[in-house]
Formats: sequence, structure tokens, C-alpha cells
Amino acid sequence: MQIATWNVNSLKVRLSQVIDWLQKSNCDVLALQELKLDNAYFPETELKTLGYHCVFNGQKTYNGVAIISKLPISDVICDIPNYEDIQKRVITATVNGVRIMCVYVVNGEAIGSEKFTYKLSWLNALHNYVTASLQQHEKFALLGDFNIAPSDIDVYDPELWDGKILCSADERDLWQKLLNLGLYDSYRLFHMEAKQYSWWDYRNFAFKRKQGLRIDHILINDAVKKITTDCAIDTEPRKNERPSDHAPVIISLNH
DNA sequence: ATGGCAATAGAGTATTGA
Repeated sequence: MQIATWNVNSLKVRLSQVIDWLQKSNCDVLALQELKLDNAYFPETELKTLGYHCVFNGQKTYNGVAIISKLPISDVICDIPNYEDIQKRVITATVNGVRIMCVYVVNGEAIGSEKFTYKLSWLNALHNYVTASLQQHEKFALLGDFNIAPSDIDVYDPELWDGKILCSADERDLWQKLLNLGLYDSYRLFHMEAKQYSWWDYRNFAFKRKQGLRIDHILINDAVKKITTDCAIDTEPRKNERPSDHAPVIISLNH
């Protein structure tokens, strides 16, 4: 079984690329972020025709998340329970006995801004939700666009980004707090090398110049870790015409 | 320091992203 995450930056624009990637990658479950469309416009019919189940939590223009799966999806929860938020950033569901939490973490704009305060409060709420979910589910995966580069080896120019949004101590502390719940950064279980990125700015030929950040992640608990055989970032779709600025991240399970 | 690029809403240009 393979589980992936991908921030597609508009599912309307990227639908054909998503379908193409699903068929090439042999992925079973795909968590999507930044759909940027209302639920009424989710391409459920197209995906169903191709044999995929889908659940989605969308909104107009911004945010929006979904889980697409070859296998049946059950026990769907939208948003973070008991956290007031009009932005659609979370959808959680069970597939093949694995609890899958798809998140689009707040960007935060700049340190000290109102959006940054929202980011920190949002991550604290997520922490509480993950804590409860870990108690309720044996196999658990938290995946999506975290908008956090966990350490300097995940940043193309650590000096330039030092203390900036996505790299600040406050954000990295909250990342560590999530790991302390008993989660593993699946990519780092298999790849210790630096300069492995999942996002590149559209500007300045950043992808070609290998100027990126690793901000899309798959965190797994011990039960999933035991059956995980690999984690990879697929940079191929970033070479497409009109690509998303993010690459998919995928884990392979013996399951 | 600023803008570069892309998507959206909506008809100019502003907002957001990371």
C-alpha cells in the first residue's frame, strides 16, 4: 500500500496532472491540499469513474483538502473538532485500518503578524487533535503541507531563511512537539541527506536552481513505522507544464 | 530593499501564498 500527500495549488488547474500521477505512481491513497474550490465543484464524478473513492472539505478560492483512495474510506471527520476555524484545512478518515489525517497548515505570512499568531494557535489545536487521535487509533499517519522546514538541512539557504517564516524557532518547536507525541518524520527514516525539497518558488527558476524547502511531510506512529519500507519525494510533476509549486511525498507500506 | 510567479475573483488590481 502506498500513501501520498500533494499540495496541488488548485485542483481545477491540476486535475489532469493528479490523474496522470495517480496512474503512473501506483499510489493507493492521496491526500490533497489547496484545492481552492468549493465542494460543489469537486471533480468527484471524474475520479469515481477512474475507480477512486473521495472525501473532501473544500471552500471557494482558498485552502481545501481531500483524500482520494482506491480502497474504501470510512469514519470521515472534517476540520479540527472543538476548534473554531472557517478555513478548510483538515480532513481525517480511515483507509485499510490506517487513520489518515490530511492537513494544510497555516502559512503564517511573517513572524509576529496576525496570521503568524493564527498559525501557532492552529498548530496547538492540531497537537491536541493528534493526541486524541493517537489514543483512538492503532495505525496513524499525519500528512500534508506543514509549512515548516524542520531543520536547516531542509532549506536551500539557511542563512537567508534564518528566523523567517517556515523556519522560525516557534514553528520548529511546535514541529518537535508533534514528533514528541510518538511520531516519526518518515522521510528522515530513510534519507538523511541534505538539500531534499518538496517546494520551490515559481520565481527565479528556483526549481531549476535547486532552491527549495522541505515543508511537505508524512508523520507516522510506531505501528505504521514498523510496516513502512520507504519514503520518497517525487520531483517529476514539478517538471510539468503549469506545475504545482509542491511535489508529492509518498510512503510505501507492507500492508 | 524590492520584485520576481501563480491562482483567484472579476474586470482594476488586490489578496494570498511560501
